[in-house]
Amino acid sequence: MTRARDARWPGALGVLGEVRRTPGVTRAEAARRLGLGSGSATEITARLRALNLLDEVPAPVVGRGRPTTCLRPHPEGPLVAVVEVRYEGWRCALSAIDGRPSTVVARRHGHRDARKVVREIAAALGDLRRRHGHRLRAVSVSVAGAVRHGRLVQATTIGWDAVDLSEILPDDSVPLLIGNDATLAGLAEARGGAAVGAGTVLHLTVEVGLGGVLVVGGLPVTGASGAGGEYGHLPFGDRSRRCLCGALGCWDNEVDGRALARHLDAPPPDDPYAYALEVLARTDRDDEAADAVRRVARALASGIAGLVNAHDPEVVTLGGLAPLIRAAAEAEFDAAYLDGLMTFRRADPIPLRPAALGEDGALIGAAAAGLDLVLSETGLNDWVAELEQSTDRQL
Amino acid sequence: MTRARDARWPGALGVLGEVRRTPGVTRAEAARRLGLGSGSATEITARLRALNLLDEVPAPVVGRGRPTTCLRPHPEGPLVAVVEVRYEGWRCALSAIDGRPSTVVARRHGHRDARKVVREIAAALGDLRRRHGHRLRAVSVSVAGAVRHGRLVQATTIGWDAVDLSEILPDDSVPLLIGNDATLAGLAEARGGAAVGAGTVLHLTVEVGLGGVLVVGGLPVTGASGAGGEYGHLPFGDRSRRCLCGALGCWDNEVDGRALARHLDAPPPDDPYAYALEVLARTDRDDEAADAVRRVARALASGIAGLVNAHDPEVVTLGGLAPLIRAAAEAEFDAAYLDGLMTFRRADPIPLRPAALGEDGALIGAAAAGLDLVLSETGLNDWVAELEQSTDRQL
DNA sequence: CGTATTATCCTCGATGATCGAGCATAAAAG
DNA sequence: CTTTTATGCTCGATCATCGAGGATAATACG
Repeated sequence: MTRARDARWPGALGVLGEVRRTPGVTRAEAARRLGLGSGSATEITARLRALNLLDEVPAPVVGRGRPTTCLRPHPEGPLVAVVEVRYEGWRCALSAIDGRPSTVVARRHGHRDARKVVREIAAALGDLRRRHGHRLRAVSVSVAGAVRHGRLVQATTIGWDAVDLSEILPDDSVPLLIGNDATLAGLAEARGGAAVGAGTVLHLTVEVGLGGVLVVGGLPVTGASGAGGEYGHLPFGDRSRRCLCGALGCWDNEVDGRALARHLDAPPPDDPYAYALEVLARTDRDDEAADAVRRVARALASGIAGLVNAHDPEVVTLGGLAPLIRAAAEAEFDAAYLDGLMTFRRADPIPLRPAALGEDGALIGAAAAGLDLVLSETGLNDWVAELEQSTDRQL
Repeated sequence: MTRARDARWPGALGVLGEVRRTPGVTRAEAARRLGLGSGSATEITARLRALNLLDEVPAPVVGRGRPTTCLRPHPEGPLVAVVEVRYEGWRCALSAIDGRPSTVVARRHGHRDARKVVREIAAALGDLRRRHGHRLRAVSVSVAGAVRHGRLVQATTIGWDAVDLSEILPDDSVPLLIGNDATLAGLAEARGGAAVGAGTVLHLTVEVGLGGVLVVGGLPVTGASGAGGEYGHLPFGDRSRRCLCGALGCWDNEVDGRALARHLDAPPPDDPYAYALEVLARTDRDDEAADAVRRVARALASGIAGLVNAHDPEVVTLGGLAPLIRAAAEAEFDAAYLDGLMTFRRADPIPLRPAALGEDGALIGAAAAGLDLVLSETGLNDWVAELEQSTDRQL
């Protein structure tokens, strides 16, 4: 039975892609978008159904004509476990091939002991593996820190040093992906959020520091080792200030709660995100707060303008505190943005849009990254091989 | 004969790609790299030969075994005209599908009257079209200025305003590509220069101002309208200085001959490139010049470090004055580079390499961009259609 | 000089995916 | 109940690739 080894996936990848892009597409619509004949559509969907990859249910009737079916993830189909590690806690979710993660476990942590958190997550993932067996095809982790070669190398936000997150899985029988939270959120915005359809998307998010990613053609530009998108460590800021990351003049330090605290002559806040929210909330009655927010807004907007000059995105999506900062000091923000643009861009400036997926962006992006792997040629070959083994076992 | 319309190019694109990557590859070697069987190789090369796309000549014998053939551009194969418009003049070259342009015309211009230059280039291209007829499949132009939607929108370096370069061709029977010179040089370095083999390459070049591009997987990240790569207009510089581009604090103004002149309290030079060369040449006997170069080196290196943080390239290639500035102030340059890197990057910093293609980078890159079009599925379909028409005419 | 070795090329039948024509089917519209 | 419309299914034709087997053209060696 070497057939499966050689299996190629012409057409099938396209159909699965349509299901991901538009969960619940009808078979007819998917075929139309892919330019497939009805014959090919029949064959492809039949094969995918036989492989437990797709399920077809009668579509709601809309007009006359023979009713078609809706394509959905198969109830016994592959799953991706997604984990989000944040400042204040972590959560774990499961996603079928439609890329819609549903939360399974969420827990707060004291963010002191990285090893303890790793053990907790490992337990949750072990549970999922026991429950879903071979259906669990990948684990995709979003983490608030710099990631390199699948390892967390710097997480000043959480207060962790380099942590080897590969220990959340006992072995490498399931592929493990580690991604930066801002990168994954940007991926999600580009694929199915505020920037759907745009070819080049710049996503920037301010939480503690600033992160982001450039997404080109639906793929994040993550660089050679996966550490791309650390826009917060561009030297847009004060060159005499050393960042926690080790570099000088990082933008990171000019746009978040720590910057607000400095402008207000307050001590560095314990939780800069909460602090920023608090300052933002009182700008209408506190002139000093409003002034600090204006300074931060200018620093943020002029940097964004520079990145627009450099990258020429079709749209910029803003996550985390960024839309709030803009809203709180819109005039200063927009003026600084325009002032930082090259002249030829001023007539029709690139739109800055608030992120559409909010808190779930990173989780959805992690699911997308995991599914990219599972629904690739090799991923599907593995799935088929596993499927044949398990049917062999049953015979 | 609708066959040609439907022609797909499985395998053939791969073989043509190998010929581009390694001009003069043997057929056996190409098949090996592509994982093709000898049967497929025979069929594909035979088809490409019949279509005037490839020529096969006996390969020099190396050992025993049946001798193979070398794959080369067909003598009647498709051509790309490449044009480079620079500060001091322009030149025009022709490239076969091996992507090695050979110069045809070169002329200096007073860079005053853009329309006159456009007419001169149009004449040269008209000449090429008359001589080569349908073999000329694309015109690819490299220009020292910001390009958007195939138009030159800002060329402060040359001293031109927005110029519609589409007038260098009388009609649109041949596709016209316009690209920024630094972008194209970076493309060339990534494909066949100092960064061959690297997946993510950052190319930066200093001439008058600074340009560059990020090349990912052999494709330049040029953004939504083609204006990507204007790294010179990131606000790494003095926020109180307005750049000619219209933005504030551009890096552009800190790294070239104009910056050197400022540091030396000299008036803005007419030809900042020549001025920079002159200053660089006298650093060994002129302390003030050496000091100015050190300041520029620091500004350049710290910006590069920021971009390395943000993009995580595998290698950075430096063109134009950049390697000279680095060489003239190596200690300051390297210290500033390291100081601008995030801590985890310091142990094994991304290498900065001088560009390998020198003056010809942009021209070679333009040829590459043109060939990407010509050797695409649609480009080859067009070629076949044209070929059939001309044989029909002869019958 | 002739044979062995080596590496490649060519031929040919098998495989598998797609396509399109023709027919079957399932709904609404009349 | 028939017509209209949209879709699904079947089946043969086409085409690229693959792999096995044999042919070919060079060197190496006796």
